[in-house]
Amino acid sequence: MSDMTSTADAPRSPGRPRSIRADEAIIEATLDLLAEGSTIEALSIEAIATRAGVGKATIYRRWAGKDALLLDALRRLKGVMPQPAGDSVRDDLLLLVGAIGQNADPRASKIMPCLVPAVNRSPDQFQLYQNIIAPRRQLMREVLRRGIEEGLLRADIDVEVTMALLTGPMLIQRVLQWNPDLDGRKLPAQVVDTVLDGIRAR
Amino acid sequence: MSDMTSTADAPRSPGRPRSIRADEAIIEATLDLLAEGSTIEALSIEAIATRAGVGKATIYRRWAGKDALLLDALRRLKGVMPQPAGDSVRDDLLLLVGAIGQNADPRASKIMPCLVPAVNRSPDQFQLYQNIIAPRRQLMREVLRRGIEEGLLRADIDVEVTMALLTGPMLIQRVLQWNPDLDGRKLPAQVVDTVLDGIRAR
DNA sequence: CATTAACGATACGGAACCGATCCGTATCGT
DNA sequence: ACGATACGGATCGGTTCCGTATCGTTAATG
Repeated sequence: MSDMTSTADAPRSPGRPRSIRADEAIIEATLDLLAEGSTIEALSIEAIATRAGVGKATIYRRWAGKDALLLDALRRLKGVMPQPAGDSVRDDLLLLVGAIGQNADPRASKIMPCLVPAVNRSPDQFQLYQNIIAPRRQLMREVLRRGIEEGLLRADIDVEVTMALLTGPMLIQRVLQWNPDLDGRKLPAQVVDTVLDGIRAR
Repeated sequence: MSDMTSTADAPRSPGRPRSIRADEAIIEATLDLLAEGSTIEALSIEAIATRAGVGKATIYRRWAGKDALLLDALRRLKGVMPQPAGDSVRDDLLLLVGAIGQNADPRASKIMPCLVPAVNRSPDQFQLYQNIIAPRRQLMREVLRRGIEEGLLRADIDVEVTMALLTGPMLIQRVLQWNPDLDGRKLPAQVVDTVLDGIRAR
């Protein structure tokens, strides 16, 4: 998996080279089908080939099977990580929280729910998931630590728990549509401000 | 679907009555298979029949198809709702938050992730999901409103957002294992107390 | 132009699951 | 004992998918 085309440089190539368009088409077809609601195991190589306008053999020539293909396709989905400005802790948190479940690729939000069961079943896919979200989590961790150093945030908070508090509501709402009454646009600010100030009267 | 055995009372019944054991076995087999990691559409009537020690015909005699069977099986899973004591708002929240993703049936937490994709795809199953969690949400809503009336909680908080704040972290942790470093046992208290007091220094 | 390999298309055997139907048996009310 | 019905088990034809094989075609190299 993911040796893919080339090892670059080399002057080699006897026969017809592999078409980059086919690579693209296969990956795109995979993501499209997932985004349209297919589950991972309902997803078939045949369907992908048809959708991509490609022979099945062309897929098997590149990947060992569905799993290897999926791995590559999902990697391609990742999207851009937001970059906190560093001026205001609240603004930075707002940026990171607002980005949760909103990737550059609009298909991502439709695909993520399909992965939940897989993540729980296969340690490999769990690790893949963790690898994808780890950098984002690290970003939020740094913002919170900075807030503590600056004295804006209490020094005794548990940073990991706080991250769960900021992330959880966004995820269940965007991935699970947990509460239809909530407004997805206003939610990031509401979450950040409520976590900052708490709900206890004083 | 769900006409099932009986309409109670009636003196009717010419032939051999349906075995309650078969009903039980079929439902149990369905839940077991789901809990073992089968996805909804990977789940087959044959597998269920085999696991239940039952002929396929026995299943088709009771339900129109897989969907109808699943609906009944999931209803059976619901489990017991916690009952807030009403003395302390914090204790009540702790009880409700601690119960999230922890049903009476230990299989529930393994099955829930499998439902996430289905919930997003089918309006019917989305409605089913909403119907299951609605009573629990109502319970938490009432505790929060009581807290406001008692003056313990600020009057200007958004109750729906607060519920998402309390529920989200528990769900992503228990369903998704979002952060392996978090301690599931301590989490409810940490979530409740952090939401109550906020993280801002003062 | 000859060579070489990837191309799209299609077919294959094998497997899994579906809904439907039929056994012969077991268990009810009458 | 009798009809009626449910039981577990088995089988059928149809569908879908997998992974491989084989077409004639196409595109680069030499």
